[in-house]
Amino acid sequence: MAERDDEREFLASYDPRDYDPVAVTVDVVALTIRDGAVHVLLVRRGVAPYQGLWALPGGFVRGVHEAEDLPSAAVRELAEETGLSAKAGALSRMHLEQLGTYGDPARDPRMRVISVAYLAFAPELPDAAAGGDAAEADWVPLAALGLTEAGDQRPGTTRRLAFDHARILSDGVERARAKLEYTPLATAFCPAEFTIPELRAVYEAVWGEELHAGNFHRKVLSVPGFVDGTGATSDKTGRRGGPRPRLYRAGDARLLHPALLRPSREDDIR
Amino acid sequence: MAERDDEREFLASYDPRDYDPVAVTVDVVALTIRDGAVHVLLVRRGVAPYQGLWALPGGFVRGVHEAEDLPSAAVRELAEETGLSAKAGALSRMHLEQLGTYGDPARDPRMRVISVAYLAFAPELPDAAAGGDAAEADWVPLAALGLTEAGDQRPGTTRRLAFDHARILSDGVERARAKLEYTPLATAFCPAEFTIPELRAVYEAVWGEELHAGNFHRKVLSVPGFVDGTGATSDKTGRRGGPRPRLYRAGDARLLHPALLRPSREDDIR
DNA sequence: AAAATAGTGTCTTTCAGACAGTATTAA
DNA sequence: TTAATACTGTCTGAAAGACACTATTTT
Repeated sequence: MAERDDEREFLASYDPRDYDPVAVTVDVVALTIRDGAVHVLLVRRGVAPYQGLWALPGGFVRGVHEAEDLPSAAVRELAEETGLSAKAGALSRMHLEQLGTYGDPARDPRMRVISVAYLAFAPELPDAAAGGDAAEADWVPLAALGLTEAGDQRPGTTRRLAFDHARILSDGVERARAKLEYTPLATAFCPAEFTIPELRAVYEAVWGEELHAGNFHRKVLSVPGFVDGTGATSDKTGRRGGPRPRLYRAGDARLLHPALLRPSREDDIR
Repeated sequence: MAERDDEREFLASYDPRDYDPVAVTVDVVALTIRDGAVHVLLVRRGVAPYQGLWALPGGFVRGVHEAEDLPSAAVRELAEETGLSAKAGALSRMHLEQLGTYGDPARDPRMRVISVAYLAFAPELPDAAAGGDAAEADWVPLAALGLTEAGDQRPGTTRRLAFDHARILSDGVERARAKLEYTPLATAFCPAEFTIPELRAVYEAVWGEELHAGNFHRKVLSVPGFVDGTGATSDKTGRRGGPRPRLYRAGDARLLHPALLRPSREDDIR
């Protein structure tokens, strides 16, 4: 079998075990909204390198022996390091998508590590508990990390991030900002039933801009499939009064048409 | 040094050489426009597995010994397998971005292989020449591959694609379609100087739809920074007559505002 | 002469944003 | 009673799409 020989030769020359050891990890940028501010799930590293610094939850992909695909690895790491999946419902309503892959040769001082980053949007969840290699796990407000537009951290920021996680987190936040424009993913930050002012709070937190309440309301209702009315009314009201808002559920649209564009992005254009 | 011991212990327990061998490859979806149709650069595999089938140009990332980052690996593979970079200018005007990472445990029959896919937009280039592991390299019209919306190939298609490359290619084409809406990347398919009808041909080829010539013309000129006039006029005219169109260069915009939205995407919305 | 094409003018519809106004609730 | 809030009405300007028209070129 000549073909068989070819294959054996190929394997011999390219098997990464002998040739080029590369490790693959999965890291997760899990975002949620708390108290009107974007928070990210971070763990404090219990082992070197960067021991004691904060990092995105993540870890090595299980390769040959118990082959798992990448999204499964992301969910597993999220569960292991933060104890979130214990209640099965917590992670089930969550949105998960691939963010990108980071492979700079110098990104990990130990060896060549390539990290596949995932982005998760979650509704408000109970506090996280540490597990796995994490000494601590917590939802941290984005503002406390001093991220710059360039994807690193401002000098003087106390909570330093390990590896290139500041860059990954920056990319994740920017992806979230863009996705709110043309997809209904803002609803992934909300509980199953939510009000339009709650939805607006999601947009305002992620975009960091105040939106006109009246125009936002009319716009959301005018986009087909964005939200479906439940007929019910919330029992709560705004913090300082006002009528009780109506309750909605996420609709069946996968794209918003027309989109909800961010105001004032002159800087981004050039 | 206790920290040093920690690190050594960590290395011992996680070194992928002993633990979980995962190989990392880079594959490139290189698109161009020829004769008004989208073409993709493919190579015919000279070795098993899938010997004789067509595949995206790509190969293993050089890991430890000559550490290269992922975009460099993509350019290297493109050059090696197709001989395109010989003339240095050919690949320099090209746009290259990361598309996504594909890590299904069953995607490669030999071992666990995780592939980082890149997407390239190129102006019309000379024919490609095979090299490396490729028996043949060619620009293939997208229509000849019978891609379905689900990301595989229609039965009866003669040119079968290896691995999950039909899925990767589908994702790349869909990304290209979306990017033409809100970025000026259509100009990456054009030579340094181009006419607005040429630019329209790019949109029509990628979107697979005819556009209204007059409205397209006015729209392109009204978006700030999309194109800059050169003052010159093309020496060619339309295939069956008409005045000579003016020449433009790509402008400095990174985003189109307002965007050039595709007509009629009712199907995509739900 | 006929047909195709480049480019411009104009009209209609849609939509975003500004502003105003009413009803409902907490402080 | 005051202030904040949910929601609706109305106006204006921007922009997309349809259509028409002129000028230029090939066949």
